[in-house]
Amino acid sequence: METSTLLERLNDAQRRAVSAAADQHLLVLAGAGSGKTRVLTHRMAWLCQQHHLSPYSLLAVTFTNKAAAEMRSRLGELLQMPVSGLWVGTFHGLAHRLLRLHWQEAGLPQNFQIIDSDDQLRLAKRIVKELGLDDKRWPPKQAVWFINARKEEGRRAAHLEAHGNPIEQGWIRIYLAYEAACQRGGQVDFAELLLRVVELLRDNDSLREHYQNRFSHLLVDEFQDSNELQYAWLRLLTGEHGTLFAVGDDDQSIYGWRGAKVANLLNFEQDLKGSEVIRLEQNYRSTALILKAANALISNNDNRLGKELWTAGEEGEPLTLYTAYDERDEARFVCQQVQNWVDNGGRRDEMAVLYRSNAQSRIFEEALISAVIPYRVYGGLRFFERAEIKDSLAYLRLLNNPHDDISFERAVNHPPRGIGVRTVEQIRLQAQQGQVSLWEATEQLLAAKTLKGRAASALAGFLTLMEQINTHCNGLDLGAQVEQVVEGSGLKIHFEKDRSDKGRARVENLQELVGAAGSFQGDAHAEMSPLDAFLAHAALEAGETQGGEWEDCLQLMTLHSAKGLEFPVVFMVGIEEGLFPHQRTLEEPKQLEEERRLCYVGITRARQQLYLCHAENRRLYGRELYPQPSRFLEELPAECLQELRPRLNVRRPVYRSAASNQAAAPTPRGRGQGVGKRVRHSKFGEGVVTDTEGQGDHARVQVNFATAGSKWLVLSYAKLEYL
DNA sequence: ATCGTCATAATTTTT
DNA sequence: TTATGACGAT
Repeated sequence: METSTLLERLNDAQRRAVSAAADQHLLVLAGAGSGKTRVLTHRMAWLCQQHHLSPYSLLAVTFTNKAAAEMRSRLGELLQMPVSGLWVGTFHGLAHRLLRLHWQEAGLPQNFQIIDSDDQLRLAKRIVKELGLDDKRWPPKQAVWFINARKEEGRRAAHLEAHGNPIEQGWIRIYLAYEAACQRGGQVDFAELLLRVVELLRDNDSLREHYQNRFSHLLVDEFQDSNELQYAWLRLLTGEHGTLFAVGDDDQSIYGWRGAKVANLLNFEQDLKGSEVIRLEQNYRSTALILKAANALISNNDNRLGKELWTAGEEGEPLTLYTAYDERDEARFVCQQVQNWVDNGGRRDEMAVLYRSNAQSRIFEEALISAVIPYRVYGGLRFFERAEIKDSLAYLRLLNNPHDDISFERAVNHPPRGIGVRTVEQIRLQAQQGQVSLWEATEQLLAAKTLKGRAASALAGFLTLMEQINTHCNGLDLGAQVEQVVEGSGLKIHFEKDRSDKGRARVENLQELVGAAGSFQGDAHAEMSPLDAFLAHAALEAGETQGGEWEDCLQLMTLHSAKGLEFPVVFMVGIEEGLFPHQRTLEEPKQLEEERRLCYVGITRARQQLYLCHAENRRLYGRELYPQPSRFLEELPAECLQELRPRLNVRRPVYRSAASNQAAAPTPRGRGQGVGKRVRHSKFGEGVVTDTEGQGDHARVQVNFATAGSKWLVLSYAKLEYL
């Protein structure tokens, strides 16, 4: 491809980023919808074509498999070459690849396996128990959090100091035992993948120099989401002579709560000498009014590098603000708008409902089912996380390495074969005493005839079964091996007994697993057996949330999972104080700012139409709430908004376009006028009118007071002040 | 081993 | 409200 064509379809800022000097560190502040993937891939192509660099001297890293796949395919188009061996992937995927190449130097067994968060939690549970610690004081979930957080700081258990704090001491003991268990079983968790590589590069001079020389250019996507460890990784690879090209957006940093350090981005200029910052502010996605709202909202945050999105496109329709009576009314409203869009020739999959927390999806699902609108909910268990799949994988891993205790525990009684917790506990004890694996402990117990009849024969049966499967698998290809496991383990027969939908789905999933293994094409790099490659693939790419065809479905997801996506029509729902911003973020200004960025992310998902909804009345955790509209709504310029149903308690002037009058206001069902009004009573304080009855002097209103609860009051006596 | 009962807690999630 | 986990009973 000619150079000219590479720069041709870029705007000025994009072109400056792509064609910057080859040794220039760059931070590209890429606003939402400003074409960052395009800049990233074009930069890579530019370096190859203009500076005659080999594509193999570039390393490009992202966070998700999806983003990595996107980058690969677009790069392939630009370079017109197969892209399979290139160093383009996720942090974890690339770290894994390095560890497979240098397992020895990294102190790992060659057949090391990746464990996912579910395995990790199981292991933590076992360890807390084995150490005899109280799981009330040291909940395994928190132990996992502790371990991961320390690893992300680059700290090993041996480096930690309890400072006489017994709780801390407990965490450290757990971490220590956890490390030992993983090392013994050849297991590596997600954080460990990164930490091992950082340690490897840090401590092994020749290896570090090798890779620093090899990768002249490092490129990162979604830089604002990187954590300490990931940043250390990048800096080690960059070294003195490498060049870092980071793309990110501080305004879209929404993962601070899980360790992402925006500081990595904010300090870029200081950290990398002679670096430059380029802003991509032209937006190719949304209408001008949507961008205006987004800009106004985010300007309420401090500590940002600053950026203002603009478009050469149309002004577009105003944002629609809908004040629902309650959460069911909110859902009904969305259904109605979806129906309208479809009736006018639109597709359902052009629309998305975005909410703050997963619990909100239920009410929408109910409404959508009764309105017969097909929908798809994001989130939930992915393919390789399903129990029946994890069971099958446990057998495969155990065949690979009998000393894999995590897999042993899982496989030994799945499907149930009469090996109960009692028996397993005995095995654990034996293993602990002899410092051997569960498999060895089982052999010892059987040889010593310590176990009684039933348990002993069941266990012996299990060992024989594993040997049988092993023999049968010999020489088979991957697909046939997996089939052998699914059948031989008894898992298939076990789930076939379950005649319910759930059981049938599980059997189908097992079938699909066999199919997936059969057609699996592992990457040719890093000499791994097909089975190892498949197991790594299963751990690193958990697969789709839901299999099957999802044609033309309304999309339901959290605001977090919407990042990176776009839709012609977006509904943001539940925009209320306490829900969004969430209750738990109200105290810390930092957290509140992250909520605001989340709102910014939501707004900027919309291409043409954005609906903002909130309810006056919401049932949450079995309690009736009367939430205030979110502060974020008030931060939007009035001239961007139209209220579809003018609220009775207008708290500020709201610009109303001609369009707002055409839509009929849905009436709160069968309730009197005034319902929803906010009132103040001299004695009971503030509340909301929830019902009315009667006329004239006898008229009564039901008011739910914030502090005094719900009361019926006679209007002519109560002297209510309307707010 | 499976089922029922009780307590408890209840953002956000990728690898 | 509801979902999950722990615990005890069949």
